Amino acid sequence: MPTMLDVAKRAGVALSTVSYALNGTRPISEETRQRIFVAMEELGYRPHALARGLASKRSRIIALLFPAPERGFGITELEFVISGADAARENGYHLVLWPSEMHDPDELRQLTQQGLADGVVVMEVHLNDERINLLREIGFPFSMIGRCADTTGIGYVDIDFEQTVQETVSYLSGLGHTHMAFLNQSQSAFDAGYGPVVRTHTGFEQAVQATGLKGITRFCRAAPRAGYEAFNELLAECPNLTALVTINERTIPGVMQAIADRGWCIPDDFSLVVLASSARLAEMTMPPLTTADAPAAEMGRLGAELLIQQLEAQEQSALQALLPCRLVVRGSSGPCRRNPGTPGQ
Amino acid sequence: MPTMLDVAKRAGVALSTVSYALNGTRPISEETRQRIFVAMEELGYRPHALARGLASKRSRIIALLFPAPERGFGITELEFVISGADAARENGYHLVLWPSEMHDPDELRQLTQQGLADGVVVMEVHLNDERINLLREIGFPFSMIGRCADTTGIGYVDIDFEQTVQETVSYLSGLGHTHMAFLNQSQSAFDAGYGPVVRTHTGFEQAVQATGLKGITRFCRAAPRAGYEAFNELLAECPNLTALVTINERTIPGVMQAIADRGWCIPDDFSLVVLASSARLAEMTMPPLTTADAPAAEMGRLGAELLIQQLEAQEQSALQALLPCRLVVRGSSGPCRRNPGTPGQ
DNA sequence: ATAAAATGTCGAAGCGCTTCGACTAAGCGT
DNA sequence: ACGCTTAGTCGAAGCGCTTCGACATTTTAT
Repeated sequence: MPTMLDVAKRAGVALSTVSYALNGTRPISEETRQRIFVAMEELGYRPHALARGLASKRSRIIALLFPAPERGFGITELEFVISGADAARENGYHLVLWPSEMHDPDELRQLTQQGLADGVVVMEVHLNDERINLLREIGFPFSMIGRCADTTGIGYVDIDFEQTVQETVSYLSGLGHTHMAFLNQSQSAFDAGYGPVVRTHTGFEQAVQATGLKGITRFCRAAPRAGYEAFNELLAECPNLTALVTINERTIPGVMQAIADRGWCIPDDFSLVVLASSARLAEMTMPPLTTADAPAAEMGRLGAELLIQQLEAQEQSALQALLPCRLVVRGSSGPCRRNPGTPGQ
Repeated sequence: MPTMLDVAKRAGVALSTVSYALNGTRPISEETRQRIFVAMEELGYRPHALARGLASKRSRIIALLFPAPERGFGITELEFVISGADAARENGYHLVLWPSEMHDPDELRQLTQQGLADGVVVMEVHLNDERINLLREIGFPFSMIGRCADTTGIGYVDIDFEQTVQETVSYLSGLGHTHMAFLNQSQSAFDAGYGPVVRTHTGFEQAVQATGLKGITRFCRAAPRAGYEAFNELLAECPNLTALVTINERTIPGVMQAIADRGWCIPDDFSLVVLASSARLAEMTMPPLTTADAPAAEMGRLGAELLIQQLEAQEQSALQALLPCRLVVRGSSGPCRRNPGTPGQ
């Protein structure tokens, strides 16, 4: 591997001149620049990332903090990773993965102290998140995919859950549904203050209240069987239910089974909308699911870009972005033709 | 951030002694070692990853080459990434993501020349893969998830497709199925020599031939609609079909729809088995799918470990692992009770 | 006892780069 | 013509670590 010194010799200049030409740190005459670039080309020179990082104190590496969430990973998470890595590369950065326990800030501290990453993108942020507290405290640059309670001065991208739920409720209401349920993720995720769970919960309650609809909510484990039971309990509580909104995609098969067991058809007798899901999953069922698609790629990209911006800007910018999900109507929702309140068989 | 020199001063030893104590590169008396570690503890010292990498010429970073596959990513790919990163960390390495175009070896060359990664784990390997050829040529350490045609001297993990298909065919045959179809991924993936597609194709043909069964195969785009059409065409060609094996999970909803449209029930009238899929997806349909689950986590882990082993061993080891999928019988397969050859309505 | 091997430590020379200070040669207003 | 800024370049001092050679002090083998 040729080094900068090799390039300098071949171009007949000082080593530092090559550095200036490469980074544009100081003015270089056009003629010298040409000679230097020709020399680089001829030698097949590539700057050494580690050496550059050590000398400049900027590794141009960002980390993605990747905890294993209780509900298991889905395609959305994959998209965060891929688009985040893409965005990093396009900006001349590398993306390293830091899989880590949800609430072990000490592990995170060690990682930040290694000097490997210039900053970190935090995934799966809770309203009160130890990791965020730590990063703030030690002044390590970061951005969030998701957001905590107090976001002053922090860059983040998150789904606009309130807006998404609102839009979904309006959509169903517009179809004539007056009694609807919201099937959330687990109670423990809510208690832990996991943003999406908390925000969709309160968002739903506000949305139905504002529209004068009847709405009931429920928490549920992420499993088909749990969905089956939850659905039946919801219907026992409110027999007039004609639509269900959920952010718990893994319960879907159970819910659909429960609907089928009552002899009902989707969407004629009952409507189903899944929040923050992906087209990929939506197309795995019959009928395909109406979903509010999470802008996952956009979020991964922005998460990385926000951080990089912050690293390169001298002034503290800390951009914040709230993205709505896109409602995609597929086969699982429509006007309800069933006589509301018809009991299951 | 304290440096090694700070530790050395506080422990009253030379800087190099601290290094030896840390790495065990040379013998250090127990007493000195204690003093040094105490000093480290007190100062909260963490070795600087970049400096260490520059000096030792080993960055302890491995890269995961992550091309965007034509069929789109699934949960399996996510598991490769996560378990790969986990394995890396457990071995004291970092994992960077290199998303890259499938067949642009030049981009790969540049990345390897940056000196950032000690080696690379290559995903989505084709039988004749430009990237593998390049890596071999420039002598850059790597391992594969998947495998190319000539694997001499290269470490890899791959699914044992032949065995998996064989086992699946035996399973169906044992249920009494005598006429079965194999629905592959796209023709273009086959033509491009994509391992899983080629190996399952030939594996299926061998398996049915060896067992004396009737088997037909077909390529198909990764979309429900394409699956719908493909299924009908398969049945037109061979009306006695009672089972279908596929490695194209995205066609499943279409296939199931086509079966339902004939008035048939799964699994009573027709059996379905999906190869190299995940439990996660299998549980999204009704009935849940019988699958041969890909050992994705295992593969990601081994991919990383194989590479690391190779980096640390002085002798060229190049371990190779062929893992079978685990057949998980769920609701989409069983003995066929339909009178074979019953035409659809 | 005595040479040879191992043990324990130090200082210094890098790894390949960035960046600071210094220096030269123009270009500028007055 | 005069100092003064600006453009363009160089040399050297690090960044925080590993590793080599040297040396002193044991321990072991003979």
